[in-house]
Formats: sequence, structure tokens, C-alpha cells
Amino acid sequence: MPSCAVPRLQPRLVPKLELENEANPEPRIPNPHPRTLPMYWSRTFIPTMKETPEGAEIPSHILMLRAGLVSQVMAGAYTYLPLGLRSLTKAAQIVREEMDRAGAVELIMPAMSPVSLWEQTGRTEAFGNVLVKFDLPRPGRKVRVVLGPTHEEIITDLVSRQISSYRQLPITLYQIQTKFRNEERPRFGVLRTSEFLMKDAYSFDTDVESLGRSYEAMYKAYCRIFERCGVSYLPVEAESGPIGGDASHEFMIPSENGEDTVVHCPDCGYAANTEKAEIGPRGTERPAVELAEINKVATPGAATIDQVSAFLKCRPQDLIKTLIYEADGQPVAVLVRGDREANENKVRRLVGAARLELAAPGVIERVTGAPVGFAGPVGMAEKIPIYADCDVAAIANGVTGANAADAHLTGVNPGRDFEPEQYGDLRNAVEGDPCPRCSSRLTIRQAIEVGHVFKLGTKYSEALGARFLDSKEQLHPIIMGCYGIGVARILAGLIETSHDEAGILWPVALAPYEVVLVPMQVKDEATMHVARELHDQLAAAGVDVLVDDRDARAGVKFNDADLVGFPLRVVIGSRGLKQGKVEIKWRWDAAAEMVNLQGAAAAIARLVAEEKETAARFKGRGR
RNA sequence: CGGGGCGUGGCGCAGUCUGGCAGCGCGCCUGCUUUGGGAGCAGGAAGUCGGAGGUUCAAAUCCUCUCGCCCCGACCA
Repeated sequence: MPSCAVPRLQPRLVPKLELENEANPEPRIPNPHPRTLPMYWSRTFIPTMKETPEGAEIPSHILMLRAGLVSQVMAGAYTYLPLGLRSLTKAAQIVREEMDRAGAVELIMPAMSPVSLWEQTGRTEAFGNVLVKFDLPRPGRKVRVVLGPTHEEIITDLVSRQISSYRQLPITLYQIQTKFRNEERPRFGVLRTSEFLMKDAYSFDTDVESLGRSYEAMYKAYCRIFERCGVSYLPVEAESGPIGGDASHEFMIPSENGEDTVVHCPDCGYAANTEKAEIGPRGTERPAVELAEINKVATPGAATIDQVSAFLKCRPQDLIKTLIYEADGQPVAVLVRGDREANENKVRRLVGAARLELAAPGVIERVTGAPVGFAGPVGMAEKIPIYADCDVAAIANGVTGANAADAHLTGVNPGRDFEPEQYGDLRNAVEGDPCPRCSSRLTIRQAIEVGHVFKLGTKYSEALGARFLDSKEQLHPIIMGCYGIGVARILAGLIETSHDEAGILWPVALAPYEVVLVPMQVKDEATMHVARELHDQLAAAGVDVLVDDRDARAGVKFNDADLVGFPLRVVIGSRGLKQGKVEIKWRWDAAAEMVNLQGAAAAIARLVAEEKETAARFKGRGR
């Protein structure tokens, strides 16, 4: 085991209690286990539930509540109970170790910071209601404070004051700390909360090549983190903002209940989020049908794709959807097939604009000469550039708005009736689209975003004056990157993808306890003696072990063990003991195995250490 | 912010339409029996029916307002 392994939550001796026992051999509160406290089920706090609480809908939420990992305080805020805290701490510790290994340096910033810092970067505006703000009353004045939703401003302010030379760079700083975002709609248990534990790292470099190295180090650290946590993750390309290129990746856990959508090619491995995902070459041949004449038809009140296609009894894909955008203030028309969604990032790039937004109704009316919902590429009131998605070229006898109230045109054909400035890839990818990297087809999956790495550039360093002097005494803004991980989301994502009817399946690395010892006859001194011995030996060998010392029926204890999902269960019962054996069983295996009591602790410790290192059994679970 | 659902012992729920003793299951406490996959019997504790106001002889139930929770959508550095 490497020396940097997770520090064990070791059982602690309680000398004070022993002293008290010496002074008073009969304590008022009988304690059956005077030597140690926290590793006995009856002495810790594990409120498991047989029934699913009202309001919990997705597996991770249900199981975290039922297994006694968390308890809700209000919408979007949870208490981490002892078991949940242990897993959360383990995930955080893996993150910490890999950040350190990658050369990042830990610090911790306050959750509170002055509004003024956020005003300097314009992010009070950008965050809006998400930002938690309040006044702190001080003598004779008030201090406007925000609770950090992230810490670019604070860390950049720090660096601007402490770093001034290229000799102090590059450096990557990180913290693991509670963040606050007023989610207007918290949901999915621990997946979307207003207060959550996040690892946020920030890199500071002198040039773009150096930033690339810092970014690469974080990217690799993230892979190691999710690997060690036993989650199946997917790094996907994401929108990269000002730096462009390969400047942003999201780390996703594919899961039905994820809030994000990723586009993935199972053959070549291309993966991107919907905003970013490119689509490969598409066929643009028109079906071989006779081209009809343009015909203006009345479509009273039918302004949406659904209404128009229902009214005219045609398919949504026969419609040419015309969207009016303002690109850096200039109106442009964007055409996509009726059943597709325009992708604003793609449009912005093709048009070559810095800013792009849907035009206001007034602008649309001026440009088209019709109310919203009746725009079309043929006969607009104003001549504006038209950009069309490739699919549009393949439409024969399409339907478009007539640029007049309550009217559409049928029999519209690109090339004959209008000619776009340019065709391009302007829409969101859908299932079955061609892969942009190989000849295969794209799939669409839901996913949980657990991490994000991003090349920031100089936005914050310029706003907050974080500059360095190079070797030629020139001042430059420091080039930044930022890197986040939602720690609790690792747990929720893991559970979401690793559970069965009975409960959670933890990998050893994240399990609240690695081993649960289940003595069958709690009142039998011989059984309990073996349990205590095994416990002490395992604990001494560095295994996280919990003894279920409750005087409950076997079914209750087995079911709770399955619900919480301890990776390894050791049953100590009179049956086995008669033959000098105990039973061990991995949570994800159906069958148990009898092992000799003699040497059992060493054997179990070896198994657990090996499984913790490789997660081989966990990953091979379910056959 | 738009749409929908739900608030009744610790947990899950019935009762509300049609006003009339506040119930069921689980959990909890006591006793006896039981004891390797959520035991049985007997006894017991525990609820301002989310809150406020109103109607009524009488309100969990009807009316008005309000708070909270959950889901769908919009939004999400």
C-alpha cells in the first residue's frame, strides 16, 4: 500500500472511559464494549429505513436516505449522517491525494467574500439569483457579502497580490470546500443542492503552452480520481469559450437519471456534450420527387411546428424552421429542419459573431414583416443573411412561414426559391447522426456531470489585475484554468449506476466501512469474543470494519448490510464456529465462502487491500 | 417563473368527494415465546390532522389566505 493511502478512520482507544471504569468499576450506563466506541453498530448512528420516504424518486436519492447516509433538512440541503460522511470523506481524500500527486497545492478560502470582488468581474449580474447574498451588520455600516458559488474572484485576488513574477509560475491551487448556489429548483437528492462540497482548482500560467501542461495534469488527475472511485466515467468535449480549441472537458457518469445529455460514438470513442457535439457529413440529396409550385396557404393561429404540421397534415421534418437571431446586433435568419433544434454555439461560430441571441419580437416583426411564428426564407421584408443547416438542402417541397400573419408557403425548395449565404452544421446532434470522427453512428446518453476542466484565459486576471513580470520586464495578465469536481456527485453517481433491489453496491474505495462483521448470536459470549477479536485484528491491519452487534434477527442484519452495501460481509455464527470457520461474502456475489477462523483476519485484510487497489471484483460485478 | 401533485404519531399511508369518537402498517417501549434472510402473541406510549382566519351545534373533511415538500418544464459560471 502506498504511503499516501487514505488515512484510516482508526478505532480509537478511549482512555478516559477506562480511567472512569477504574475509579468506578460499575458505570451507571452499562457499556458492553468499553474498549472502543465508533465501530459498533449499536454505538454509532445508522438510521436505516425499510420504506422509501415520500419525495425520493431516483435510486441514489432513495438509497442514500434508506441506508442512513443523509437526511434532508430542507429542499436542497442535507445532513451527512455518519455513514454518508465517511463515504464523502473518502471521496474527498481520493481527490486530495490525486490533486497533490498532480502538483496542485491545497489551501482553503472563506465561503464568504465581499460583493465588490464579484462586481469587478460582472458576475453579480451573470449569476443573478443563483448568488447567495446578504448584509453583515457592522458598527455604523453594512458589509455586502456573497457566499461563494465558486472562487475565481477570491483566488485571483489572492494571486494578484502575492504573485508578480514569472519565477513564481506556474502554480495550481485548490481547495475542498462548501459552495453555495441558490438553485431555484433543487432536485434529485444530493445531485442538485444549494449547498454542496466541491473541489475547485485554479491554475496560473505565463503562456498558453504552459496552461496546456497544467490542464493536461488536471485532466489526468481527474481520470485517476474517477478510476480509483470505481465509477465508469466519460470525459466529453465541452464548449470552450474564449480560448477555443480543446479547452474544456466535462467528466460525466453515464446514467439514466443524469441531467445532462452527452453524444457518444461507441466505435471511435468521440464524446461531447450537446452544446459542443459536431455531426459528421450528412447526405444532402433531395428525394426524387417532382418539385411543386410555391403555394400560399392560410394557417390561422398556427405558429408552432406542431400546430402547423397538424394543420397542414404534414410531418414536422417537411417544415423549414426559420429562426431570427441577432449576431452582434445584426439580424440573421437561421434555417433548420422542423423536427430539429438549432445549436446557438454552432450558429455563432459559423456567423463569426461574439454574441448571439434570439431576436426580440419587435426585431422579428420588422425583419420578416410578420408576427412571430410566420418567418420564412422567401420574401422577407428586409434582406438579411440566411444560414441553413445541411438538412435543409435535402428538403423537397417544404413548408415555411410566409412572412405574413396566419399564412405559410408550401412547395418551397432550397436553391430554386431561396439560396442561403452558407450551409453548415447548425443543429444539435440526435441519436443515429453520423460520427464526425469515424464512419459510425452517434448515440445519445443521459449523464451526471461530476467534473469540469476549463481553460479560462485572462478574463479574471485582467478584471482583477493579476499580472506578472516576464524576464524582459514586460507585464502580462496571468493565464488561468479552473477545474471543479462535485464530491457528493461522485457518491450519487456511483450509487445511481451501482445498486440492486436490495441496496447499494459500494466499491471498497468509497464504502463507509469496508467490512461488516455480523455475529449471529449476540448473547453468546463465544461468538462475540470471536467478533471482537476479528474486529481488533482487522482494525489493526488498517481495515475499516463495523461490527453489527445489534440483538436483531439474522434477516434484519443481512438486509441492512445489503442496503448499506458494505463490500465484504463476514458472518460469525455457531454453525461455522463449530467447524472453526466464518463465512465471507462480497456484496455483489450471490454465494458465500467459508474460511478458517485461524488466520481469517489476515486473509480478509489481504482480500480487502487487494480489492481496494484494483476494484477488480467490483468492476467485474454482475458478470 | 409556468404546469401538476402532496402535507394526518418517528417512517409509509387510509380517512377529505358526502362534516359527526383520528385510524392502519412499519418502527418504538414492557413481558413471554422465538432465533442463519425484515418473527409470533399479549400489553403499552406517542398525533396542535402544515399554519392562520372563516362557515357550522360540530371541521382532518367545506371556504379564504398562507407556509412547506415533491414532480414536469424554463433556467443552470
